[in-house]
Order: sequence, then structure tokens, then C-alpha cells
Amino acid sequence: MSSPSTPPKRPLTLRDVSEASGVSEMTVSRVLRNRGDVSDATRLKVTEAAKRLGYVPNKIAGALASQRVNLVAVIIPSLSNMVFPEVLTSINEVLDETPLQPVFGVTNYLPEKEESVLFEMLSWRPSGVIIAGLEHTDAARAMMRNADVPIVEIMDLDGDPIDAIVGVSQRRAGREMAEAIIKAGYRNIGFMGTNMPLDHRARKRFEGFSEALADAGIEIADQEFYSGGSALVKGREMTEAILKRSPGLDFLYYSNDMIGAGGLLYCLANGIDVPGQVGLAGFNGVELLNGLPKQLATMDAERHKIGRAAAEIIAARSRGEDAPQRVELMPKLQFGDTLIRS
Amino acid sequence: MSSPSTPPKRPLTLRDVSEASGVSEMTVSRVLRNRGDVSDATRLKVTEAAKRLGYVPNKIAGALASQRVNLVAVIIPSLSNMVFPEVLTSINEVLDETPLQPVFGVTNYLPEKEESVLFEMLSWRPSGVIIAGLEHTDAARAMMRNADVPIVEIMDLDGDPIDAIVGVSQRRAGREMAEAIIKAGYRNIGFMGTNMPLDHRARKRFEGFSEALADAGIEIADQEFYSGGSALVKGREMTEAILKRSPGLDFLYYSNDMIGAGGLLYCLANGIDVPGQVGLAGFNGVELLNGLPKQLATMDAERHKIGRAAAEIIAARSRGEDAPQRVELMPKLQFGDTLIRS
DNA sequence: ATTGTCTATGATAGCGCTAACAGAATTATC
DNA sequence: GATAATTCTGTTAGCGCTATCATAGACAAT
Repeated sequence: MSSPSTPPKRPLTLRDVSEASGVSEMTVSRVLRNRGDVSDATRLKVTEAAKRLGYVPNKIAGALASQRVNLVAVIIPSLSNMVFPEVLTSINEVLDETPLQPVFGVTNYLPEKEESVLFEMLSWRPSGVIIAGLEHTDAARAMMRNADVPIVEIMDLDGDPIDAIVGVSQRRAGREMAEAIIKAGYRNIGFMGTNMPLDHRARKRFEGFSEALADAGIEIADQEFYSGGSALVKGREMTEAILKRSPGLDFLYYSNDMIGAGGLLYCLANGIDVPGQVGLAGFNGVELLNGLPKQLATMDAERHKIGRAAAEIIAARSRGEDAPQRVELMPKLQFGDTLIRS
Repeated sequence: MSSPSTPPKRPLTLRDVSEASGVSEMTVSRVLRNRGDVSDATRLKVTEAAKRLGYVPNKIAGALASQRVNLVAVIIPSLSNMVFPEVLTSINEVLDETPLQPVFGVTNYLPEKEESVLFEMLSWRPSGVIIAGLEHTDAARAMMRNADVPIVEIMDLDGDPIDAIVGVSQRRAGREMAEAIIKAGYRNIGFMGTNMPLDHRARKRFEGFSEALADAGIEIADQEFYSGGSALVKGREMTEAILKRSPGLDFLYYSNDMIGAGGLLYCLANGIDVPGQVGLAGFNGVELLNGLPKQLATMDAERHKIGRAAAEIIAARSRGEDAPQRVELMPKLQFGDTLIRS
């Protein structure tokens, strides 16, 4: 372990390493990238000099010269909803085993923000783009079509992809839940969800849910929407409100597990028999639910698989291999303890 | 709205826009960056041509030429612990109002991984680095010292910073909680936490906690450690185990709120009077707690403020302004319903 | 020796932009 | 009307790397 060199004023370049090791810049470059034939003796000299100087290659120059960038743009609506960090984690895991590096951008569910984040990211000429959802501004679509790199739209499956797509049909997920609820004998069904017109996935689940109910001749008996605040608290509050207003409800469907968990805790705390008096279900399959006193019925959104599959498509395509254009994952209904009356 | 142009085979460059608009590349560059004087007429021609062609500037070339990069490296241990996405969200918020763009890297609490992520990030010559914790490999420290950009170490305050530092004293946070517990009259105290030797912040809290107890002549009566799995579930399980093993415990301190919440739910479900029989406290002040039947005593880790302050330091420094070298935030003890016996 | 085949290294020419300066066009000043 | 000041636009020369081709040396086959 040599002690670190004194802080350089002028930033180090290949030339410095080249001079320090007595070989050409080209050879240094070869050694540092492990490319081409270099004798062991030179290799040693160079790595030694590079380490001694504390040289860090300049990828900007490298990328410009080689026209290759190892970045993958990953664009998601939010970090507050645990779903997205989980997707990111999976993407990370997969890309860790490749030369690729994810770069994250957050849109706050705003199409214009998405467009600007995308523009910014594309200007770094990434090797691929993973982006949540299918709804984008015209300009954003055009940029992605023109970018000439693999684009993977994730999470949602209901719509026309630009390039590749990985996700679950949100509409169908809503449908399946509705069908399971009907089959379990519930008829007086309330819905609670976010009041976020730009969360297209929640919207599509809701649409699928209502459609399936309509097919069975059932209408949603009551509904509540919220925005902002702690989801768990909102779940309690909305559940209290909806049950006070519509005491006849026998089932409550929540558009996500956090508000569902809030609702469940409310029912348990207030002596409401679940699912005897009221059945409950959420969506996402968040890990949190396992720790609750009762297991909330939910549907696993397969977000880890989604992240993996998307990253694998980018990785494969960037290696020149081909990869699936469409990966449909099937969310599994987990009945838990709140859907089937025993 | 002109329809998008046909997908170009050869990627567009400034030259294409220059030719399309009949001015020099330099003028196009000026228009696109809003820099220097350009007549309105030319400006219009250029923006029009750029939009029509769907030109996206190449920041790689731009950065190389200008020696300016608008990226800020943000390095955190994990995305699974909500604390970090929350910090990222705040960093994002602040940087959104600047020309800077965060780039995230995840280390999985591994020093070697941190070193490699850091190396990778520094090779893009970012305008600043925000990195969690004060513990790094020697090589990592050397790289940061040599990088000649602002470095902000966050979350923790107990140790020697490389450059700037923003956080809370974890040791002191542990101390304060211990003191509050003692003051409330508890004497038989159990501890539960992660078994992660590399989570230095949890370790320091634990140390501060034990020290303060020792000062009062108290020793930790029993303890449990976990790793992996759903924290809420682990909280239940550990609580059950520790209470069975040491029925005399009158207080349980959890190293984070998720396991604390699990413990609280376990106690409530099993008719254990909280805080009459057993007092409880966690750490972090996660929003989730607000939705629980009882409010768990905790300490707000100020992670939003940490993110904001760190990003503001980078932003200020990158504008050439000066900024604080050390920001100490004071975690506030929130007593909730589980610490003070009424 | 002659030619060919490797292996190891170097020289050259950009990658697509922008900094810095130069110059043309326009307006102001006396 | 001449000069200076003020726009505006263009020219040149890199930024720090890598692709590509050239070349020198080592060795083998002929």
C-alpha cells in the first residue's frame, strides 16, 4: 500500500500515466481497458504507475472517442412509493453483472417532467432506456423512437409500446380481483384509491375492476379518493369515512396495499370482523403486509421480476443478442385472510 | 406541431442543425445553450430547425469541451430501507431547481462495492459527490480527496469528514433515547437490531445507547439481532423471542422503526400493555408509524433535511458560493404513546 | 537469406462539442 | 463622416480519449 499521492492541481490524464510509465498513451489506454495485446512487463509498469498517481480515467473523453456509453437511463415516477425503489433494486442487481450502469430519473408523475428528464438523459447517449408506463408526451415518444437504443417500457401492459415492454396488465389485474371478490360472494363493494389522474396504472386497475363488476351486473357502491399524506393514515381515515357513510358495504378494494393496511388496522381496532363483516383487498404484494396481524388479500405486482426482465433485455440488446419484445408477467392473487369467508 | 421526422440513421449533430438553419455550428451551440448574444431572427431559425430535426445535444461532447459536467454522484448503501429513497427524494427536489442532475449508486453496505461505484462515478467527473457515512476504504478516501470537487458525507456525524458533512450524531441519538428511557423509570431494558456489522450508523446508535445506560449503572438486559427478511415480521418474531426468554424486561429499544412497529403489533395482538407492562421505542420517524394503532416512540432522523442540506451545499459550491462545512441536525425525540407511562 | 505470421507498440486522426478570439455588421458619438 | 462602441456571427484549436492503421521486432517455415 503506497500512501496516496499529493492532491494534483491539474487533473491527471492518460498522458501523465504514459509519461510516468514510459510508454505511449495508446498502450496505457489498452492496459487500463484490458484490450489488445500488451506484454506482462508493460502491463505491470502501467498499472503500477496508474495506481501510484491515483489516476481515474475520464469516461467522458472515452465515451466520445469510442461512441460507447455504459449508462442505462431509468425513468420512474416517484421514489416515495416503495414499488419503484424495489424495481430499481432489481435493475441494479442485473446490471451489476454487466458493464452497464443505471442512472435514475424521477418524474413526479408529470408528463412534462418526464419529457425533460428524458431529454436530459438522452443527451448523455445512454445504451438503453427503461421507463415506467406507456403514457408519454408526443415529443417524448418521438425522442425515444429516434434515439436508436433499446427502450423498455415497464410496469404496464395495456397500450402500444415504442419498442420492448415488460409488465403486468393492470386492467386484467383489476378484473381478476373483481372476479375473485364476486366469486367469494360479496356484492356491496366499495373502492378506495389515489386521486391521481396521472397514475395510469392505478386508473387502469380501477377500470378493469369496474368492468368486471359491471359484467356481473354489479356497480361500485361507494368510493373514496385521497392524495398526499401518509397512505396508512389515509387508509384508516377513508375506511372510517366510507363505512360510516355506507354501512352496508361488505367489501373494500384498495388501490394499493398501504391504504389497505390502514383499512385493515382500522377494522381490527374497531372490532369489525374481517372478512366476516367486511372483506378487504389491496394491490402490490408489499412485504410489509406479512407483518400485519392479519394477512391482507393482495396481488403481487411482480415488480422484482419486472426490473430483472427489463434490465436483462437492455443487457442482451447491448451485447448485440436479441431479446424478447414483450414480457407479460402474471400477478398472482394472494388470498391472505381477508377475502375468503371461512 | 410538425410531425416527427423520419428516424435518422446517422445520429444528428450540431452540424446538421447548422446546415438546416444556415448558420454556423457555433451560433447553433449558442442558441441551444442560451449563451451569448444571438439575434432574435437567428435564434428563431435555429430553434425551429432543431425542433424539426428532433436534435438532442450530445452532452458528452459538450462536457468534454467545456470541462463542465452537471452530474452529482449520490452514493447510498441500499434502496430497501425507505430512509434512503427519502433522502434521494429531497436531493432530487433541491437539484431540480439547479442545472445539476443526481446520479445514484448503491453499495449494498459493502466497502469494496462503494469503492468501485465511486471510481465509476468519478470517472464521469461529476460536479460533486454526496455519500452516506464516514467509513470508506483508504482508496475511496484518496479518490475523493483527489477529486477536487465538493464531497458531502451524510447521515452520520461521528468521525472525520473528508470535506463537508451533514447529519445527526448517531451516538448521541442513542444516548438521548437511553436517557429518556431511564428518566421514564425503566430499568430492565432489551435491545433489538440488525446484525449488520457494516451498518455503522446502527452500530453507533447502539454504542451511544449502551454508554448512556452504563453511565446510569444499567446494563442491557437482553438483546436480539436479525438480518434479512421483512423487518416487520422480524420485529414480531424477535419481540416474541426476547419476551419469552426474559419476561422481566420492561422496555424494548429497536434500532429501527420497522422492527419496532412489528414489536408493537405483536404486543397489541398479545394483550401486552404498552407502555404499562413494556415500553417501546424505535428510530427513524418513518411516516408509517402514524398509521399504527398506537404511536411508537421514535426519533426523527431528519433525513429530508439531510438530503436538502447536502444538495444545497453541492449546489452552492458548484455556483462558486461558499457553503457550510458541517451541518449538524438534531433528531427530535417523539414520545408517541409507548414511552411515557401515564 | 526470404517470406510470412505473429505479437507488441506507436502515430495519426478524429469523436461532437465549446472557449477564446477575430471579424463583420450595426449603431452611437462627436 | 470618421471613429468608437456595440451587437452579432464565424474561425480555430483543442477537451482526453480510442479506432485504425502502420511498423518494429521475434520467431517459424521455406
